[in-house]
Amino acid sequence: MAATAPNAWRDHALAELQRAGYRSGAARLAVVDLLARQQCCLTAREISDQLRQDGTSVGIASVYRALEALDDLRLVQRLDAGEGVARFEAADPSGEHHHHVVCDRCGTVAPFEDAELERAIERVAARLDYAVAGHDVVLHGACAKCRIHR
Amino acid sequence: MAATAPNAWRDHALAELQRAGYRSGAARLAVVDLLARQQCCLTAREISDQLRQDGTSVGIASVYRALEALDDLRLVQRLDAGEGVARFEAADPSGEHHHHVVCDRCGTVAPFEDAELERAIERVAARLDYAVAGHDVVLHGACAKCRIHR
DNA sequence: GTGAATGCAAACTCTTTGCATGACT
DNA sequence: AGTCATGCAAAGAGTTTGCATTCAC
Repeated sequence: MAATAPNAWRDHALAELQRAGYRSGAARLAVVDLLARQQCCLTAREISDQLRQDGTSVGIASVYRALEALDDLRLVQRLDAGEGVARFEAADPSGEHHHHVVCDRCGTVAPFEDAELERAIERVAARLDYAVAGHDVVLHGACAKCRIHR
Repeated sequence: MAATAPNAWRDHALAELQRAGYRSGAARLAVVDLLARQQCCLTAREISDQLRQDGTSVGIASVYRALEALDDLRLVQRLDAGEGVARFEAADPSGEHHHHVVCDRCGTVAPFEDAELERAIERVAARLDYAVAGHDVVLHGACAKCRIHR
């Protein structure tokens, strides 16, 4: 993605944070900036490491606090790929989202989307005695590379 | 549940464990016994607590080791509902399985199944460049009780 | 100037591992 | 008898919290 492309999510997130009463701060800004540039989900550790490489070191605690704030405002989606580590990614305000395939061998996570899957989930949600607000789908398997080098 | 032959899973699991070279032991037996009686997933802690109440105290390490052995043999399914704790449930050898709805307020986990959802997932899996071996679907929302008592 | 944001370190929780003891074949 | 299974305690990993300092408003 072009680094110069206008980033709707970044601006939306910062505006929402301010509207919710959060003050502007370097750590949270760096986290929002980084998430805005991602194609897919990151762990807190990955965020911290990436920011250090970018020269914008942020304490891991602040990363978690930023992610918690963003999660509370539904600005990021928290997801568990099943390795005991939480992953986070920017949540599109339109509700558009994708799901993930995880390679059980190398840990690679790739996104995918499927309208039919979404419809199937909506239909299921409608018949359950729950006010379903969201959902996660995680596929497990071997990625193309790991399938070959097995 | 389908084909609810009394202790079918229990016997199958114990046989598979033996066939894989595992010796019989009190701790693992207690875990298998408990899982065989469940309707839905449990955390390691819940298993340990339940066994203590049943008078069959088992060290938490042995619970994890039993679950690891069962997981290696595909006899249980490990799943993450998103609270940073792993949940485990007996896996039907036929491959039949269900998914889960989690109440974000009280943490209640309920199972559901849907053939159409399974089909949609299979179709998605087929077009990905992954050898998809399994999947998890988790719906989030408010259960009937929490919706009322909010 | 006040109170929130941050960073460090300590605390916590979940899970795994080392090691001595006891149990199964 | 020889191993493997078990339990306890300690180690690890991820995440949260306490507290003093810095910074935004």
